[in-house]
Amino acid sequence: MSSSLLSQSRSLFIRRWGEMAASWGISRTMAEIHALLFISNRPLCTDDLMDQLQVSRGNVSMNLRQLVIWGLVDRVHQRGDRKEYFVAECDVWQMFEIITRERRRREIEPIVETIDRCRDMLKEELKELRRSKDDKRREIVQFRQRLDDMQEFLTLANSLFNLLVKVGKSKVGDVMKTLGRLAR
Amino acid sequence: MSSSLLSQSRSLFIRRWGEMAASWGISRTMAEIHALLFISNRPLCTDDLMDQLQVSRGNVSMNLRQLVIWGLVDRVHQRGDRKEYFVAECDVWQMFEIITRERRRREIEPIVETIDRCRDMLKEELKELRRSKDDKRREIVQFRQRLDDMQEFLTLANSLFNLLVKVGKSKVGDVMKTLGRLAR
DNA sequence: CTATCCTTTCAGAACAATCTGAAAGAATTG
DNA sequence: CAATTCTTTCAGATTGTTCTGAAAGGATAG
Repeated sequence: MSSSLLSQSRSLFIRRWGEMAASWGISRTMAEIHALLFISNRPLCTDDLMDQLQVSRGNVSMNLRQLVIWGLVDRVHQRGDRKEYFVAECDVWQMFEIITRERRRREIEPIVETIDRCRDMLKEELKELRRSKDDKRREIVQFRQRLDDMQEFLTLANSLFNLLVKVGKSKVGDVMKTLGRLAR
Repeated sequence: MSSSLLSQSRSLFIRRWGEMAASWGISRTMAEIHALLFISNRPLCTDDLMDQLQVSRGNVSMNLRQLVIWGLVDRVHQRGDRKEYFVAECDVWQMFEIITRERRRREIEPIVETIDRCRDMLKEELKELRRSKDDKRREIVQFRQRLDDMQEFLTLANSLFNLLVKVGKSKVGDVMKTLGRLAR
């Protein structure tokens, strides 16, 4: 019987994981594939994924490729079988590191770079206006101030993630303790 | 002349901020509106936004509503003017808190809740199978283990964000120092 | 109350992301 | 090597999201 509590919770988890996907910059199907691999206790092949998620072969193929590129999924070969099989990276800290790296590359780095360029341009413009129009200068100075704030914040968030990943699972208790102390 | 370095960097920043938006679960226009308000040194009205971003009145209206609901933008009235004006929350830490709260509500809480339900179901199922099919039990136990890992990680990330927001800007240097020490 | 000015709403249009399925490409087997 | 089995690719279809513009809904002034 296929609606055991086990299979119910499997599909519940997979569906939810997929729904979350959009906000993680990952397509629903890609997330569902990852979820299914994550909770399976053996490598799965393309047909397993097609059957269980009801999506086309091409779709599975494309999404697996991305997952493999990211490093969230590995290809494995079963001895005596022509098919390729796939397993998910299952250490949640490792997953966190991979996803964070990817998101940083796409979300943080481009904006940091843009802010840098903007700041340079504003500095230039301020030089031009050295001893003229006071209100325009004030406008520029304020713009630059806001960019500075943003830049500072992003840089900080960046290093925080780096350190967190380095510190890793083992010492997270210590981190929490310290933060708790500082928060008081 | 409208292509001064100032206006160039304004539109550069706005465009990039808008591009980042997708991955933050925010539509491009919504982000552009926020960006424009963020870097403006005075409140802007609907027509300002329409002109500068080249989008329709309805679009501006809808997106402003969301921004106001989130708390990233405030309505303000100019004495002697019938129009409504808008200003952005400009403290980046405040922005961080608001966005984090929103994302947590949409991304973390639902999956945590789902994992809880799955764990309950698996516990139930294990009871049923108390003294039968060993391989099926092993499968369930492993599934549960992975859910536990995930749950632990999410809970932790959650408290980390809470503490970070509490600690705030002023003490971030201390946080970094501590983390640096632990990372070694 | 009426005119004026501004905001909100929403059906349908425009655009964007994702998926399918069939055809082409690789790899393995006998 | 031809046959078989599996994988990848991509044009076009499907689905989902965002935007427009016009109409309806306030609010204020006279």
